[in-house]
Amino acid sequence: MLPEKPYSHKNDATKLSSNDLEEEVKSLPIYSARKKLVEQLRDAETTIIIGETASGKTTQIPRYIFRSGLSGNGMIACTQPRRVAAITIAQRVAQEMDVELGKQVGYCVRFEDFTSTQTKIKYMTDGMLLRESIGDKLLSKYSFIILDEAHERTVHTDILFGIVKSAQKQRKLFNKPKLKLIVMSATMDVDHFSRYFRNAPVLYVEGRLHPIKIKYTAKEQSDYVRASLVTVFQIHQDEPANNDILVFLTGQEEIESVSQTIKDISLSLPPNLPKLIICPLYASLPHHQQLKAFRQTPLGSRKVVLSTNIAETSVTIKGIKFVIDTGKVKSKQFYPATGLDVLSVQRISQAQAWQRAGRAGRERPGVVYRLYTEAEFETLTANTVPEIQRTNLTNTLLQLMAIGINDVLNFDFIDAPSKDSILVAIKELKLLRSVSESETGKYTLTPLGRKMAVFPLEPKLSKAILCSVDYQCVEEVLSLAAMLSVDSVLFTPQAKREEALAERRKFTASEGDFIMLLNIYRAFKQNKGNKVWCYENFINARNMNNVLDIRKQLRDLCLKVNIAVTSNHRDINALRKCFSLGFFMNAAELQPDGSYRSIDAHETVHIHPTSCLFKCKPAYVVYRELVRTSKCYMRDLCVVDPDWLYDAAPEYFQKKLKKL
DNA sequence: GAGCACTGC
Repeated sequence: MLPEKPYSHKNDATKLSSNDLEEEVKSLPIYSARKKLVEQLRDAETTIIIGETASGKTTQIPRYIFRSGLSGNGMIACTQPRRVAAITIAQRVAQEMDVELGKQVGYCVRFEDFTSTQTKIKYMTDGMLLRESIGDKLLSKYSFIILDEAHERTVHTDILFGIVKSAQKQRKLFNKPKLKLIVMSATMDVDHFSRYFRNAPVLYVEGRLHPIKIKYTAKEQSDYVRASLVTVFQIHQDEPANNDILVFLTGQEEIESVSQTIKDISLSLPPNLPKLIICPLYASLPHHQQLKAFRQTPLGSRKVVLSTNIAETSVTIKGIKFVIDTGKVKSKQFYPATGLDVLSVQRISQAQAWQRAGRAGRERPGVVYRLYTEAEFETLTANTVPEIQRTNLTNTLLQLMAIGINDVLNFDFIDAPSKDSILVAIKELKLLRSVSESETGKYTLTPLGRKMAVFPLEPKLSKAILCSVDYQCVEEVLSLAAMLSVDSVLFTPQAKREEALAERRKFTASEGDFIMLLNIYRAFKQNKGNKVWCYENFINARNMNNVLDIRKQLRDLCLKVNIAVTSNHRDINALRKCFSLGFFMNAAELQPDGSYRSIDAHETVHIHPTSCLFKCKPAYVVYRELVRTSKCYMRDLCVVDPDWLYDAAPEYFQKKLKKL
């Protein structure tokens, strides 16, 4: 596979002469095996291909299939978990085949469809293919589907396993053209995939990874942050310059603190040591600061990249010789019993440890320092728990039912989520009146649910949009739904914290964070999306532009399902009522002692200190989400009238209030 | 008075 180029855009693919490209393609390990590969793909309905990094499988296999005529009149889809990967790989393959991007080779990701009627090889996100299956669950356009990076086990890929398997069967049953499937994965989980696909044959493709030396600690480490600091300086003193280090840490705060400590200590190092260049790397770091980690290290210096899991799969940094693996990761887990998301630091799996190790040997032999003992490594779980078993399934089940799979409890999951988790999601969909249950216990999508599934949003937000039709404030609800769909638009740099908070005050609303976000959207529009305005008001311009894209998509979808896009600029209550109808099950009530109690689970909850209502005590609120850290916090609030809640679901509140 | 990892439609 090609090294990802995470931050390049569609026009700056490196220009290589066609001779150079030809040579490069022929030197790929997969090239010599191509004839045999095609023969094997011809015979099998489903094939599992295991290939290490840099084997060329992602770029070359679709070409081999196309050239050999195996794909016939159908298209070849190749899915990726990430947008940038789909885009950059398509660019590369178009260049290699010397065709214009968007003609024979194209890509399709949200907001960008770079394909045409001529497209034969289509790189796309897994979520995009899943969305296509809503319209056509037999995936009739395609003769080959390649599910790449299958070991990452995203919810989308996991669901696609079942959808494609069923499409293969259905097509056979109805005498339609065959659908061939290729599952491409790194080394783990091979037998698991093969068994799920009726003992599909497994092919191995050699990679080009250099040898990696693994070092364990002799003793267990109680403080992995400290251990990582010690290791950085040990390497720094013993190894020549320009041998860069990548350290895996868990989060922003940890990274900033380690960064500061390294800077402090390096002041007192002997002057003959190479200069240290410290590069923090995490997703919420502003773009231009992230770029520092990708710059080539000047001769005689050493780069130390302090990264979250973003460097495990999403981005690749060149020139890394040493990896320091703390063995920890911050991850989010959904607990169906409480309906709570908990974000916490956990131990990684062995598969993740190998993935991290692989980041050291991309250009030359590397070394990994595992900050745990070999015995500890043996106790790590072999594979990461698939996302589908860690997440709230409400949206996923709505999508499944929109595809036409009503018996969600018996869907052919490769690894099924718990029954509790499925039942909790169904209960929520029933409360939103998007799913109905017959007397015999069969679930069906209601007409409302069918419309909700059209929107790429969490069902509570889709519900608010559909309710806004009755209140004639569709435009306003779309704006807020888009604002709630992106990473925070608020930018609070540590150094100018007070100033940022002061600027923000002009947007705050007594009705809560939802209305504050609407105020920001309106001010942004009034200032025509001016970048300087964003900067002066501590608003993240990139995320605001994302809001505009999403809002346009949502508006187009409204028109598609015949929703009249009405507007009611003045009546903020109408807007709040719509969100009450979507979020009524996220309601909390003020208690006499000043705390809040969630109406659904009767838990004591608190207003998050970042909320603009932090110092207020409204009687009733709905919240966007509940997160457990040191306490149970409600984030993103909207003040509501209890009558609105009651009207949203009278039976539900009758039951809940009886219990109080 | 807290402190959010990472994707995707």
